[in-house]
Amino acid sequence: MGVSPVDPLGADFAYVQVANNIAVRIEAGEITHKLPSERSLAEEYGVAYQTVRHAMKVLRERGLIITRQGRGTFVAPRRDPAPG
Amino acid sequence: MGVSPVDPLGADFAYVQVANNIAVRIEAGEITHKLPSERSLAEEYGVAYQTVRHAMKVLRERGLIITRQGRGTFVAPRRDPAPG
DNA sequence: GGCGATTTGTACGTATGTATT
DNA sequence: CAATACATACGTACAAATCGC
Repeated sequence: MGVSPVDPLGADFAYVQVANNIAVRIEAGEITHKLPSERSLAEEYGVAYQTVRHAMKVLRERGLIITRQGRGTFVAPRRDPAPG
Repeated sequence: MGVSPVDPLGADFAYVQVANNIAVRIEAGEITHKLPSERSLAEEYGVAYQTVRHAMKVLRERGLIITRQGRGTFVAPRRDPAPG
């Protein structure tokens, strides 16, 4: 498996497609710790760097990832949703 | 070939004339993938931007084109009409 | 501490569609 | 029909932070 390149004719915006795909990869356990760099993700998905930035912003706001300048982007530690 | 400029005295509204002409250009194979931008089409046809917008709306509702913000307008992939 | 490589952060210009006045 | 503001997208360049040597 890998990325599903962004579909220019898709219903969602490119940055939404990227965000959703990365979210799936995280929730599927395909990405467990460190994400690829934003620029390599841009190449993978065939979109511009700024589009990946936008997608990352969405995922940050979802609490799914944590970004640190100079270090990289990491999967956020999950809180147990329903411990009972 | 190219555009047939809109006739202000024509029987149809300007946006209908534009829509029909673009439809012909698509069905004739003159436009196969990406359409010119709405702004340049407005210049080509000598009409206002909003008139082209209106024409595009008609073509979208006909299922002839697909429009994506920030990317452009594309000829819709044709569904096979009668597969059996 | 310096230096280079890597990575995120910021800024700018251009193109395009969307929406409003 | 004209003008304006806005959102998305691409491309480029440079700055800032981090890490390994």
